[in-house]
Amino acid sequence: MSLRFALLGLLDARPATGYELTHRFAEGIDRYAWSAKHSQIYPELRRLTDDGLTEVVAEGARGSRTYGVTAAGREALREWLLSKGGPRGARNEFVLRLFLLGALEPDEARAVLERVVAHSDRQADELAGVLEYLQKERSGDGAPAGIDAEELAAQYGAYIYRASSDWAQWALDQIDRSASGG
Amino acid sequence: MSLRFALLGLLDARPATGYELTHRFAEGIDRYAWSAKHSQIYPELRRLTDDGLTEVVAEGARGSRTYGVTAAGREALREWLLSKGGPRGARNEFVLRLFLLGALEPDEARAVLERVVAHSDRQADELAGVLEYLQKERSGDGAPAGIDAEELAAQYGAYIYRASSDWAQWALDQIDRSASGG
DNA sequence: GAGGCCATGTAATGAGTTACATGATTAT
DNA sequence: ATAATCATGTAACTCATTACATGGCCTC
Repeated sequence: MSLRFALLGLLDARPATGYELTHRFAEGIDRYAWSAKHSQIYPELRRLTDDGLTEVVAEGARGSRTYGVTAAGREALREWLLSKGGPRGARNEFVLRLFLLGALEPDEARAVLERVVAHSDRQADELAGVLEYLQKERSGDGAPAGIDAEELAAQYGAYIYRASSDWAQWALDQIDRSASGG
Repeated sequence: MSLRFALLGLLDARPATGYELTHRFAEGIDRYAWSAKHSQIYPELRRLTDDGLTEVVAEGARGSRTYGVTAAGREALREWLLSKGGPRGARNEFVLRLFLLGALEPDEARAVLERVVAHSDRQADELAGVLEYLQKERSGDGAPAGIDAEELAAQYGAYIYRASSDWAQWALDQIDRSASGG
């Protein structure tokens, strides 16, 4: 069910073809929130359209179809976002690895954690760049239109990666301490 | 494939029955890392055993079987943990909602974000309690045995929830500013 | 015209959820 | 005895990935 709403949300921000959506999934949302391949996206777009939640707003070259959200679709999306639905099972292989570090020898775990720090820092830096760009762009056109979802998402990533880096550094410290003091 | 390693990791920390594993999944790991139901766990335990990665170390009442990791299993787990395998598609409905907040009116988004702050703070507090308990427990028995995976995991959650709360507060601020300042 | 990207589709397989089903043990 | 919990299993279904497949458009 989540894929439906992911698609509705992305299309609500801006109409797009299945191809474009596939790539938007591959960009950022994929890392934290949800991932999907084109083989799942195309059929779902058809189903959404059959259900009256999306519609083809334009047809272009190479048989491309640009989809947009209908009034019913927007309402379904709003409803879903406002329903509090308990936070259910996450799936994140990266985090799973962190949870299982106990199976490694301290020096091996160190190596993994150092990679986590490096990776998190790199991602955080990248997002800082994105944010800077977004802010510049925004200062150009006067009044911002409501909520800037792209900025919220980028900032979320920045907060999470910073936390992840901090945690990994704390964990390294922990290992060092138990190695020397232990 | 991840389920295999999740099970190997949990069993490596401590042998357990399928029933116990089901509940460990339902506890904490489930929220950040991976979730699974018993209907998936039991068959996988059998497959792991067929593949020689786990073994039945005890049989108890009610036909219960306690599984442990074999040498081959430990090796497979280590290998997986040390392989850097690119961080692939996460799935987290909670985060997905945050990414799609742009579809809501500012006041609606406010309400959602306030719930995020409340929820994250509550979780962070709960984890702080867990950590305090773990630290007390550890100060009891002298030398800690290598890496305390439970503590790492709890601390990870604490860092992430704090970041999530901070982010949501920043986002609320952002909405307020764009509402007044325009 | 060749290579690369745009654009969509489907079939086979694997992973995960829900629902159905059963029975033993323990606590009240 | 009766309810709760322990403990496992399987069948039907849905969701997701991988692989196969096709063709149009654009640039060089």
